[in-house]
Amino acid sequence: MSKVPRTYKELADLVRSKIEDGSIRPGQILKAENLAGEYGISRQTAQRALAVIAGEGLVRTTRGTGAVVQAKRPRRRVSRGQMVTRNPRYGYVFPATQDPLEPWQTHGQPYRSFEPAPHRVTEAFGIESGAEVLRRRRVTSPEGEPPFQIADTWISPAAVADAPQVAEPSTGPGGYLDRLEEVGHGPISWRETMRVRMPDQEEARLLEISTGLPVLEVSMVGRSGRDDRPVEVTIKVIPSDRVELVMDLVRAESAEWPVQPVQN
Amino acid sequence: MSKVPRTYKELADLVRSKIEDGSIRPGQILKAENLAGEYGISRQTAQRALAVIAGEGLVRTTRGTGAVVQAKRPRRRVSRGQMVTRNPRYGYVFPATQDPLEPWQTHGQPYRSFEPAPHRVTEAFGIESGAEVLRRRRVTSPEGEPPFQIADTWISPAAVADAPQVAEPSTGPGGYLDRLEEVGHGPISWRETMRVRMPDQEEARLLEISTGLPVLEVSMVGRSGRDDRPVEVTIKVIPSDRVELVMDLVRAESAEWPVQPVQN
DNA sequence: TAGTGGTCTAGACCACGTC
DNA sequence: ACGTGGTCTAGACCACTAC
Repeated sequence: MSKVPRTYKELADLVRSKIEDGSIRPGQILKAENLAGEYGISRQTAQRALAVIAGEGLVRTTRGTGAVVQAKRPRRRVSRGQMVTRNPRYGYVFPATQDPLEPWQTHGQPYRSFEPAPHRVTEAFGIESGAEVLRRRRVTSPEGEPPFQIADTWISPAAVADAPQVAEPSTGPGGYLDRLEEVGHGPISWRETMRVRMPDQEEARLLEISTGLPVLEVSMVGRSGRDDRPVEVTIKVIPSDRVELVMDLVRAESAEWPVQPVQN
Repeated sequence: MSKVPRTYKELADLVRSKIEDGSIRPGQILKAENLAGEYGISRQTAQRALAVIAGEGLVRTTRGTGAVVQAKRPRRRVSRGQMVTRNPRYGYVFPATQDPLEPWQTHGQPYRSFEPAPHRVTEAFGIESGAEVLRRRRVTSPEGEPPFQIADTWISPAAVADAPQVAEPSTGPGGYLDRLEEVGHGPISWRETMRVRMPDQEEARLLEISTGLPVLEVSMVGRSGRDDRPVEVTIKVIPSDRVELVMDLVRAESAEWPVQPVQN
């Protein structure tokens, strides 16, 4: 059938297609040593092939174990939009978060602590680079799936002073956003920024992915309705192979229809 | 000052910081051989370090030349939104395309041909996988910058039959969209999908990037206003390190303000 | 034609997670 | 403690690009 692989790319192609067509199954463990022997290539070449498909999220390598074939999951179609609503029952509902009706789970315990904040955060808050800021972190996923996203909420020192409960283990009904709005920061307005980057070691560990797999970083900066200064920054980190963002485009009301000829 | 690098990661860190602080300048050429000699490491280790920073877009490697340090460019803040407008002067204006007032250039000649279409396209058009479809391709960027995006527009066979001018070199004033709307496909509505993936060889060549640098793929499926069937699919491929997507979130009118307590 | 990236091999050592 | 991934070295060959 197929040619014997002689390079790391050919081996990566072969292993990838075997995983995709099901002849290698999720949970199975591939070892560079075995592949090397099987195809008569060096261990390093086999290892490089595994690194390639680990970077695609198809396997996950662990020292002392091997490369574990990951369960195949279609990309989640995450619906995007500009609308923020506040449901009297659930609190705020943002685009790009889960369907409020679908069961989601939290991995480990959500926790809060004061951490050196990344540049994006200190810049928004107008404080010195590397300053320690309140961070609330949770790692979540659809029920039964491996971690889907890390969500870090950083709350500005000024806002923490205004609403001390946001630094407590429990922020009370409606969460930290309601606490901030109650003390005069509402209505909060958000700007969202998205970029692609590589994960750091800790992110890869929490998301159970290879450090070679790019992640999507979605940041939302929330500004106080009182003085328009940033009060919170929420940063979500999502493995890029697990998501597909969908947005319906809306024709502006001013767009004329039927169309008028364009003058060139 | 800084420690002598002994691993490919350490060397990559060193070279990266030298590029970022300007002690290695754009246009300069790094050769694995030289780096190996300079730091007393093997050529392969130096090469691997160069591959890492090539995957970050900081250098671009060419056989027979070496690794050319790329000009530093901040990520472009591309403004996102759901609104599509049709300006009587410029035709349609979509989110995520350039500011119509900023000068952009086309790299090479835009061209059209019938090509085997990717799955996303044949699926939308409901035709057999791999069928040949009309593709209009252009590679564009802000003036004076290297290629920023590949924009491929695939037009369904049925739509080409309806409006043959869309297959001509020049589609006339208002472009192919006006031609499609004139023959009864208006108003066209769009859904946009975004994902991250690795580029293929040709994409990397056209965008002048390393094959190790992830790209953002933004697809817009345009559906006929007559029967809601897809008539065109436009796929844009953008190097992920050159862009940052920004979207202002809009509070839905129904969101109550001031906030009512959430019942838990 | 020459130069350089890209890759393979074989052997070796270290680091880290599992057992 | 053991097993495996991850990495380094040295030498070699090929492929592609520039000249």
